[in-house]
Amino acid sequence: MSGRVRPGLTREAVLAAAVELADRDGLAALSMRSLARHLGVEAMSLYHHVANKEALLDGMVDAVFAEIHAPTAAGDWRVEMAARHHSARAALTGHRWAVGLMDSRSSPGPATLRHHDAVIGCLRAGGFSIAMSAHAFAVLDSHLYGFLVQEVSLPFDEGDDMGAVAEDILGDVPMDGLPHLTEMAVEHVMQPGYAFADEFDWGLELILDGLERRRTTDG
Amino acid sequence: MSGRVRPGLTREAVLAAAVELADRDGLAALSMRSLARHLGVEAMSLYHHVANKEALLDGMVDAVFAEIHAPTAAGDWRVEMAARHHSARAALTGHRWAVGLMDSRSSPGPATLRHHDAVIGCLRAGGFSIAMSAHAFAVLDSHLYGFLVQEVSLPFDEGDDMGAVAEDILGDVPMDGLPHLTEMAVEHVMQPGYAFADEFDWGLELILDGLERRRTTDG
DNA sequence: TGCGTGGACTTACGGCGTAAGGCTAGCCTA
DNA sequence: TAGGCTAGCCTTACGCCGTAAGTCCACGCA
Repeated sequence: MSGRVRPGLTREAVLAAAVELADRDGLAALSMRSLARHLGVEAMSLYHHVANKEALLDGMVDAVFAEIHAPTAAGDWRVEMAARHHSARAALTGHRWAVGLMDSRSSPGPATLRHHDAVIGCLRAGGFSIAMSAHAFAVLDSHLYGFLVQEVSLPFDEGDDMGAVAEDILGDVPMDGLPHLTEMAVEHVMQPGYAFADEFDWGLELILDGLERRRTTDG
Repeated sequence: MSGRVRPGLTREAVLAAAVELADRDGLAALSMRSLARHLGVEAMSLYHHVANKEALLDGMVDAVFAEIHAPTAAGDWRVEMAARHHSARAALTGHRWAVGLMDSRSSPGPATLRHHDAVIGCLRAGGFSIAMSAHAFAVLDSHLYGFLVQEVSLPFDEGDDMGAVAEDILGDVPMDGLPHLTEMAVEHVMQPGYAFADEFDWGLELILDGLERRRTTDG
């Protein structure tokens, strides 16, 4: 491991290049061939560093997890969980492809496991029982992933005008017979100042409040 | 439309066959060629009924949405939202491939739109303001999708013993330095009686409680 | 000096989505 | 009833994909 001879590729270099390529051109454009081209190498050479494409994707997801702030057991659980939520959102909107990869991946990498361990550790330190920590973990992660699944599939970037986007999506849709959707779009979502992103914090606060309330009960 | 001549294919038949095939063999096994084979037809014939594979997938997702119970404005909002949550979980665990398709799909089909309209309508009828309905909608959907993303990627079926599954996942992982994860696995998740599925209702109740509490405020 | 080995390359296979175009059965018009 | 139109299928072909199998070479060590 220490006396590496020919510089060549490493697993880390391959993963980093794959993440870079997926960020730039989208996951669909990431093939073993395109990745190899990006690295100035032939496709089959990659198989010396990753077992196959699945393993490559596993590694990429784990690399993203490594970017997420791991909660500290020393900190206030509520503050730490909120920080984790925001950090995860930052990481996953920076690597949009990762959200779609999180399902379909059933073998978590080391960074993923360390992260989850830290989350549970913080909750335990915050006074949650084991059972309560499991509840909290599940509901927080569900909200996190679910929000990101929705946000990432919204076809626009942070700064965009929500009204224009809504018109884009709904423009060629017949809105007859969809009174409530129409009302919400016209009178709320398409109004200046509305940002779907704000729903992230609203939902997070609701959940944290609920957890606070249940923290020391046993259900 | 009425005087159809050669029986042949229809868009509906194509979509139904695609759903059936994906249910049976998984989404990865669904190609235009395999679908055509399943229908006793050549691959290119499908393009008379579906624009391309993306459109096929869009249609499949919409077909799944059509299976989900649409809330009634007449019913109690809390009961209706819970019913929708459970119905959606049933539909999406019956068509596991659909969960992974929900992101990446940015053009909702008619059934999807009708469903969302019904959700908002029920909330409005339950006394939620427009802004509050948007909040409720976002947090409920986030929880729903996020939970399902996690549940679907768990490699086991409903009846399975959670302990065995956890061992499967974590068996070949070094648990050194992951004390909290280990504790939770050993003392809680792997105990008989624990079911991740139960976290669905726990989280749902937490969210519904929070919404109830905020229903008539204006934040 | 010679050899083993690790890390690259080459070739090849079967499958993919789909562009382009061909064939024919049945209907509509004259 | 004859003729042509068209919808709905099929055929062919292209350039991708992931990867199994095998080759080749430079280096570090004996």
